[in-house]
Amino acid sequence: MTLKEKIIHESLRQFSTKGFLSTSITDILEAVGTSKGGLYNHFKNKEALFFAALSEARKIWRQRNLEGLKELERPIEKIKKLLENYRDRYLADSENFPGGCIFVTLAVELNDQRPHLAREMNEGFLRFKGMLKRLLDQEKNADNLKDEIDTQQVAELIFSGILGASVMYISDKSMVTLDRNIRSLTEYLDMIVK
Amino acid sequence: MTLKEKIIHESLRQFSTKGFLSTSITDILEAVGTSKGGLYNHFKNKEALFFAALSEARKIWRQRNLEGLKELERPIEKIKKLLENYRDRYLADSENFPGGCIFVTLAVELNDQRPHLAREMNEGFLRFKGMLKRLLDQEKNADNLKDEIDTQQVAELIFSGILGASVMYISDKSMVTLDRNIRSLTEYLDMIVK
DNA sequence: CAAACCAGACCGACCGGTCTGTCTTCATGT
DNA sequence: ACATGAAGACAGACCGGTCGGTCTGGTTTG
Repeated sequence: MTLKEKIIHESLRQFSTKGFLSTSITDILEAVGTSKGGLYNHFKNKEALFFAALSEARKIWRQRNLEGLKELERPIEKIKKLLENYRDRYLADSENFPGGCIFVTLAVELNDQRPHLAREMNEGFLRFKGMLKRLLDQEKNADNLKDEIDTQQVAELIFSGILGASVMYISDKSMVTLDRNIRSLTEYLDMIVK
Repeated sequence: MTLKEKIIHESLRQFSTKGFLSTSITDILEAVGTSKGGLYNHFKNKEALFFAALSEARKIWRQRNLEGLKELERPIEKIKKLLENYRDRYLADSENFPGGCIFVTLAVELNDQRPHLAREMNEGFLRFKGMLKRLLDQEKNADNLKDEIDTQQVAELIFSGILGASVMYISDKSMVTLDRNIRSLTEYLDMIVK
């Protein structure tokens, strides 16, 4: 790992636990074992580091959560698999995200203080929600969902459930609670299929 | 309003938007129109101010969310009313909580940095979840819920849904999205009754 | 030799908190 | 009725420490 990669990786870790503003450059330097010069040689300023870390976080998010989805036939099964991935492969990844879901942490912290950074999170949330809705729509078009079901609303609930589970996991780091949350979402999905 | 009350009120507002650590004493002083002497005369330190504001926040939370619940007969109707209150009377209260749900903001921010403060949030979450479960249990004991329903799991989903909706509301301040979230939770409740 | 890389002193701004001093309030003694 | 002094309320200068960022200078690499 190059120094630049080490810095990004460590930023990821610290941003996920302490957020962006409360993580000091010095904190990262000490953890990586370098100095101001070493960091500012690769990044223009703290904000540039933020975007680099964010990009890396998104990459890891996709790796962790979308793994094994393509192999599945039914869209609803893909959502279920994603829920499992979210629990077992993403939130449990304490190497990269020891503080839990980094997007939640940053969204909450930055919304009123760095709106242009927070917007990145919000857009990610919307993309994720859109993906859920598309999968549900596919299932709906195949006439596999109950007729009265509004896919937009279901997508909203699933997404909020995931978001809420992430907050709860940040708060108590309990795998038991997290598992209960994921299970209730899975069972909810079973309730809406014909 | 006394100066002390003004300070608490303003702390509530700023903590809900910027969190505890990112809100500086000076920020509050300027908004209230006083000085260091005026604040430290009433509060030992910033942490004491935190607890005062937290206590006030809890009081307002109860006022806003529990209003009109006693008058309702069925526990499930109480939960529905609470969901409506949460949307119309609590999150919409931009006077006291311009930044959205203060407990979510503080829980996420403080969890890894001020664990003894964050614990207060977590305990509040558990109490709330417990309250939901008790209401569901009452309905279950009256044999009004489908037999296969696990009340603990339902309580978990409702709570996570609320938490997720709160995060989403912090992130985009959209009443439309919030309403969709609350509606899907209400309809979910309808699905589990006999 | 040039360019990239990195160490660390240094800067102004801001942080929470302390301290001194001023002004108001009010109980008390005469 | 009035003087007096203790106590509370508040203003603002000040302190040590930390923040993000700059700059200089030394070292390594091609």
